[in-house]
Amino acid sequence: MYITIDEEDKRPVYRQVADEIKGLIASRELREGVALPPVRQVAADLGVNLNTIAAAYRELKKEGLLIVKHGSGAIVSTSSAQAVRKDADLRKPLRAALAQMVLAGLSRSEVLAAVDEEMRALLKNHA
Amino acid sequence: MYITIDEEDKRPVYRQVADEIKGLIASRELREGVALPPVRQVAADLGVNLNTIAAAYRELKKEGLLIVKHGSGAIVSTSSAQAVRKDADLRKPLRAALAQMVLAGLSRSEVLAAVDEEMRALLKNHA
Amino acid sequence: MYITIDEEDKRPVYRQVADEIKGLIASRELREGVALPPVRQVAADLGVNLNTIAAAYRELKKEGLLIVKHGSGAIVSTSSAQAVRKDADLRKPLRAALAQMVLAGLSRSEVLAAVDEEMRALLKNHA
Amino acid sequence: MYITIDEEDKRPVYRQVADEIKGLIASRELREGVALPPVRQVAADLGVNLNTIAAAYRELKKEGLLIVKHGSGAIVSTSSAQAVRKDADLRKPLRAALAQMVLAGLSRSEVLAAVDEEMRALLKNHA
DNA sequence: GTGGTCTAGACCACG
DNA sequence: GTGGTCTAGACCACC
Repeated sequence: MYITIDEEDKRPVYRQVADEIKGLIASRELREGVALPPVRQVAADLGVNLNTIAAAYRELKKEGLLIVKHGSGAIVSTSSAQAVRKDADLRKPLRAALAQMVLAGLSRSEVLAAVDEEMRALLKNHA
Repeated sequence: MYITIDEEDKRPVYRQVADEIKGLIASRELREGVALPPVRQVAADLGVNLNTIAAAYRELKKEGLLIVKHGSGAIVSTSSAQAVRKDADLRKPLRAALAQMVLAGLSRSEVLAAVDEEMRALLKNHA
Repeated sequence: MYITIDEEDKRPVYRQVADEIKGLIASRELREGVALPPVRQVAADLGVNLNTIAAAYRELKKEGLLIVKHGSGAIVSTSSAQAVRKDADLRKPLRAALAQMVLAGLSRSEVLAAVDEEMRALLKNHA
Repeated sequence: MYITIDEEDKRPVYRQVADEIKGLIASRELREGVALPPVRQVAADLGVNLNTIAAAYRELKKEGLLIVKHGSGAIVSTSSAQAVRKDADLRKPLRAALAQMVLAGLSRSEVLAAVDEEMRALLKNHA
């Protein structure tokens, strides 16, 4: 499981980790039922505190993406797709991301091209 | 100037306000040279402390979107477009937003429809 | 008397004006005894409030560079040179300016070249 | 970390602190990767409010000189040098500082000696 | 323990 | 009347 931490990134480390795992699940590089590596191993790999990774897993569990089985690790929830959020929650980050790009001077077609590219990456493992 | 604060939102209030104003500038509801309402008025309208809004304005000033003239208010910078370019990766927030939607179970076409809708809203005031 | 105001500049307008006049005196483009243009005219030329220019003149008077004769305008003080400041006051801005350049990656010789260039401009009207 | 606040100085306290730290970084008394003292400690040492120092750190973070890791302190950015380049004109503060010295009656050689002395102090820790 | 945010309210600087 | 700064003190988020 390839994850990287960006020191310059403003988000807290645990969110970065959670978001990256979320991305891996969305793109099906991590499929339903698959076991995630132990918290301690990920922590060691990334050189961060154990608590930080534990917080990331806890976050994903709260969002319904992970099933954490005490004593035997965490697996990707079989119902991860249903971990649906309210439409508003989905729209706000989308709007902010698009507004940022428009402000940066990107044209409509440039933005759409970027969206298309990202969607391809996300969906390349989907049926 | 219509702005709302969402208590559920995890971003700090001053960031929410800054981001909303950024959105208004991107969609040209606030155009270059236009004066923003006084800090104190916005604070009163939203029911938050003066300092919180002052922090939002300072943020936008630092990002080059606002020109604040001490004693005579703040106006939208004439170079607001270029200002954002130096801001880090435009892709990261986009990717995160799209991943979230895919995870929520939205199909490719549903996502694209949402993107299209938001882009229309953003660009409706553009030449 | 050529003065320009930079809207992007962080300094208050009255300080920008005062500093520019100070530079003109230092470089002897404005010589001792010479009359400065009326506050109203400068204000009109620059398109700023009369009080702003008045504040700039007041500032320069306080620093001993100008002699303001009530009802008959202001002239450059004959003892403008003696309007000396404490050494510390002179060093702090110098140190800050140099530190900024060093941080920006300029080499020692590049910094010295810049200093030399600026000194030439300042001293070109000196005996 | 030796920092002093000058009540006579017209700059706000948080700017003074930020500028002093900037100077320490430029002169490599604070090197890349080094941890800065906690906000609360600096505040206590200088006898000012916590928020004032927090503002200084936030300033330096925005300028790219500091990497602040929430919960585990702030360190000097590894790319602190490039960070400053984008900051506005390097010449304006230099010109103002030199003009001030010339006005004070310092001769060309006296000014150059002062510059030389400051440059030595700044560069004494450089390779 | 660390930094971050927010409030309430005072006072200053600018135009 | 505008924005800016600072204090005092509470509470939250992160590691």
